[in-house]
Amino acid sequence: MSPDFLSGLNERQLEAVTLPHQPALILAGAGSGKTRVLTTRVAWLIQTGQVSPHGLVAVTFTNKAAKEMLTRISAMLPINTRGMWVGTFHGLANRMLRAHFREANLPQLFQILDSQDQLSLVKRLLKNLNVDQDRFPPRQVQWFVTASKDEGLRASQVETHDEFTRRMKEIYFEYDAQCGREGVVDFAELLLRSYELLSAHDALRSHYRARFRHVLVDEFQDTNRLQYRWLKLLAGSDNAIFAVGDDDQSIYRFRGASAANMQDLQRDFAVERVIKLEQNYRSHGHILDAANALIGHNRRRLGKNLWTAEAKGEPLRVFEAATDLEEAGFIVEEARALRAEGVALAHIAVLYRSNAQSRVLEHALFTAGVPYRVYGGLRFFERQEVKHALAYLRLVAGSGDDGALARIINFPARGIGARSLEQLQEVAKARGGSLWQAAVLKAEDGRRKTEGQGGETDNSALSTQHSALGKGIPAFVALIEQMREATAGLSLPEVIEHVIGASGLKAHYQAEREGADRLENLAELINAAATFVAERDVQPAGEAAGMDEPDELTAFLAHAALEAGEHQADAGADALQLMTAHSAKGLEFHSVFVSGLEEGLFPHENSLTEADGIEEERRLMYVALTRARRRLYLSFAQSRMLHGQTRYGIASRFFREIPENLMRRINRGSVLEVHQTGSRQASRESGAPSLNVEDGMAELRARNLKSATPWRIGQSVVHPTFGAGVIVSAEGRGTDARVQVNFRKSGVKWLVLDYAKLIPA
DNA sequence: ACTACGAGACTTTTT
DNA sequence: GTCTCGTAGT
Repeated sequence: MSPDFLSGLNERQLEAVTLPHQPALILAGAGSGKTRVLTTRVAWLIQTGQVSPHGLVAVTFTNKAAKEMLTRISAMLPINTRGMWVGTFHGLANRMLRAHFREANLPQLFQILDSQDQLSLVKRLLKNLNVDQDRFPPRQVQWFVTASKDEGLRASQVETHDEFTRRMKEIYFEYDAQCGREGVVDFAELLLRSYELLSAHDALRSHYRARFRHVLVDEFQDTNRLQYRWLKLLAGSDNAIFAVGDDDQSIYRFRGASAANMQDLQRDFAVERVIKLEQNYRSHGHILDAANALIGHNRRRLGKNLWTAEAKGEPLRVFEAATDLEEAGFIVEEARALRAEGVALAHIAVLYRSNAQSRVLEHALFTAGVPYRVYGGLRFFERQEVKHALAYLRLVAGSGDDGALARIINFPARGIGARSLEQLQEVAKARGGSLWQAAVLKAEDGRRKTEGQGGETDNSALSTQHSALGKGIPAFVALIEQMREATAGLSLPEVIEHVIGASGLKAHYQAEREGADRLENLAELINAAATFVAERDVQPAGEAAGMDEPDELTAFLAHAALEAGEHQADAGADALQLMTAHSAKGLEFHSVFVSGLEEGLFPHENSLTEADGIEEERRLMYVALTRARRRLYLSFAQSRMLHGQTRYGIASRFFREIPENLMRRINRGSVLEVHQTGSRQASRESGAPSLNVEDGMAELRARNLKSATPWRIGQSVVHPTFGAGVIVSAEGRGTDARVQVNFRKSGVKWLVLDYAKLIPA
């Protein structure tokens, strides 16, 4: 008896879906039906009665993936998915900590800091500790804390070998102490805290282990060390861990992801057999062949070769532009042509290595009147007006969150300046409490004075300048307290509406010239709350009901922190999709442009000095290539405006890693075409319109360095201190002229020609 | 308390 | 080139 949702699975997929209760690693190539396998396995486990809906946990990396999973499960099974433990690592950790806040040593109303909040906490802390922010930049401190936590390390466990790290470690320690005082938790802390919770409380650990017979993980190659340990703790040795991932698509090493977790999983859980999903249902053959050839240049792989039953399709189209402007122009023209052929713009993506590259493209698209959508940038819950409203809500909820107070104590302006805030900070520091508590003290202080004496005296720093008649800190405290009273018993959307009005945010943005969008976003916040409440009510929490379910406001605040919301609202319109190669992971398009394929850009120059850096860049390129279903463009520009300067680049090495016969060089303007075809035919009589990279590079070299300098890209040189090397790129002119040299011994360096004593070799 | 100007950065990103 | 951040000036 096989449920009909199993039909249509290929042999490997079926094997993975119906695997018995045992640890498993599924190596799922791009477009091989990974999500389908994961969700179908969940459905199968439930349908066949092997597990109840709440007897398994499925972990994903993003909210989007979690939602997708729930949607698909609902489509296959007529069950209430609300009580199921399907979510992101952070979402599930949050759930666990809410349920056991006492054992986790957290206040019931603990707030979650997003990265912005975390950074501002770090800044406040450094100021308080009188730390030199030049020697210890807040960003670096934040990075240090997060990286340590991602490794599962508390401050006390961080190893130090130098003075700098010792100081960092101290700051980390103070940071955690501050979080404790405020009752706030950053993203990494959610995980670390729930890991420690499970680790320290045997009863809890046994409870969850007994409950979750199956632990399923998506995008396993993206897990960091802490997440892996968390999974191990949850799965124990008796439960079946089912990890799906693709080592070739591991592109987040820079934020702590460790593809080595895949090897460790096999060892730690004694995985007997790894199932490989290698049939690709997405792309035409040539595209896959190119991707396979490219990724074949990586040495450290688990090994996997994608194949497809589809036709070979057309070759990859390669375009060489003189400038980034020309490249953008080409992309615009091709996108229009594609649309004319009936391909929706929404099914076409332009990918690039770094966000800065979108500008030229946007300009060209805007001028041409082609609708487009850029991914990345501000998310809904990260907008300042939304953050302000949420800060009021946090205080109304009764949180000791200093960041929230600091953010809005004088917004809209109510005459509480830096001085007043400093004084509050001193009080808070002296008493070891939150800013809010300090504010309440000041307010009471002021109230007592005015009541007792009927007038004001000048000895209390705070109650003086702004008298008790509704000004200063007492007025602020009164405002928040009034909000609490006024909103008691209201529904969540009503609470938010009241707070937006009573706080003065609404009036402030109404008075502002450019405030219309912000007002709209505030209205949208009320909508978001209404939706949130409705979704909670439609599906009562099932077996989880009656447990320590957080109240609506607390739950909504956590939701706002954990799910930053969409990048942009107008997702429905037919628009060309612009995004980085990173954010394209998991998506697919009819046609894909991979742009800016130049040495130093893609692969990025910073990656060349990192161990394994080039392999990660190659995986990123692999991800980019495998997004395309039918048509794939690869383009690069000889010169590009970057950081306000024109840089000259050469074709990315990745061109050389894709077999020539899979690529076809195309050009736009006929003038250019004649010129280039002519020059190529002059040098060699190749009738086939295939791209010869060596040829292209020779051409580039010639054009790049038509100036009188003796330096050529590709030329071998010798430097008195760095030794022998090869020029890889050049930029600037005259006294500004610099060349980038890849030295055999000392790596890649930029040298100013006027100073560096370079000798041609 | 608000505006203006200058300095410095600037790969990739989710939670 | 363009954005953010911090300080100085009004």
